[in-house]
Amino acid sequence: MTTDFLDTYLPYLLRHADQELSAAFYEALNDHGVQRSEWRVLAVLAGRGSMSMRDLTAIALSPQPTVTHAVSRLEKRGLVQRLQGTEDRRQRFVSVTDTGAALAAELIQEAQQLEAAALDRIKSGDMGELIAELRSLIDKLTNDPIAPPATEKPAEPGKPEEPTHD
Amino acid sequence: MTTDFLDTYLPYLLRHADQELSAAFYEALNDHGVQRSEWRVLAVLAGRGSMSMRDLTAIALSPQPTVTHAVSRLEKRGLVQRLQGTEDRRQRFVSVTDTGAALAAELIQEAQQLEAAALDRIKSGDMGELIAELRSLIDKLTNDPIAPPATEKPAEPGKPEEPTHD
DNA sequence: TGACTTTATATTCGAATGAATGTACTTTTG
DNA sequence: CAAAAGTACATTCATTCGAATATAAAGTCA
Repeated sequence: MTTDFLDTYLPYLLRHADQELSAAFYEALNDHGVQRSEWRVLAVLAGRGSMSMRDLTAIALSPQPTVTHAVSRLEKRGLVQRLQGTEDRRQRFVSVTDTGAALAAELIQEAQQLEAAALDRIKSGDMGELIAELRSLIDKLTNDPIAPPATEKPAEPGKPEEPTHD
Repeated sequence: MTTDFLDTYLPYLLRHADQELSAAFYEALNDHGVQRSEWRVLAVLAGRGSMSMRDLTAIALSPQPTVTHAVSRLEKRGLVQRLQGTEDRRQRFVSVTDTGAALAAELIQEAQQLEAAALDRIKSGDMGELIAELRSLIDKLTNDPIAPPATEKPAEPGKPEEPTHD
């Protein structure tokens, strides 16, 4: 039997693992009336202060219009707020409100519990290794824009990688 | 600095890695006028013979209506074909046409080239290890439906795991 | 300074998504 | 066997998505 394409195609395996791990949590999200795109926004904003749409988009790993929509909905629900930048007045700094922070904390806790439950249900203690490998992989992939080294000026603080569309 | 939630949240890392790895290929897909949902169908069908919507849905890791839509579009373009089952006449067996197989082969080759390029651009030789770990993780997650062991009857051949919605 | 260029975000709008439901067929049960 | 329950797939339709484009605010440079 020929080992077929998908069996060794890394993106497929990553997606598969993601879905298996996340399935339960996505149901929880439904119960909270929170969309996945919204969850991604909340999860990014939780803990950190306010951040520009640009950074938010990049870290949420979602297309910019999707993030704009999600933020608009969250704003209507009073879960996040937008503040116009003063330095650069094109920027909109988004942050969670108290209600939003509370919801985010709740969701994050659920996410962590479900993740932990799934992982120890399969008594895999070496997840740290997998995580480390993934992080290393991601790091190499993102900090290696084909054109090797380039002496980059520091620019703005906390500028994340470019947004990869969903 | 507190290590924040996302930094250790496995689903996030999996998504991140997936996106970094797939970004280039998704552009290639656009050039071919192929949707991601359609690509997933083609990638699954390639190599294998015909398979029921049920199995297709499960392996493509996509919701059933999404697969139905994708298959319909592919069928209109003459890339796949549907055959009604004879044993069980509710079933529809989907398979790629010659044209479809050709396109699939082309896309798969591109996918593999881009994957290889990305991976060796970062001179990571130990991907086999990561793949093995992911497979093991997926395997444990899927073959462990909370209720531990159950002596299951073989049922139909090649019956895959339940479809995890996107 | 004023014309470009670039960047940050919003908006538009055609298309895809997917929850809910429908339809057709099959299996089970009494 | 008939009724009930279950299963495979299709369809509907309200919503979301996201590519393309618009808008507005900096930068750049002559």
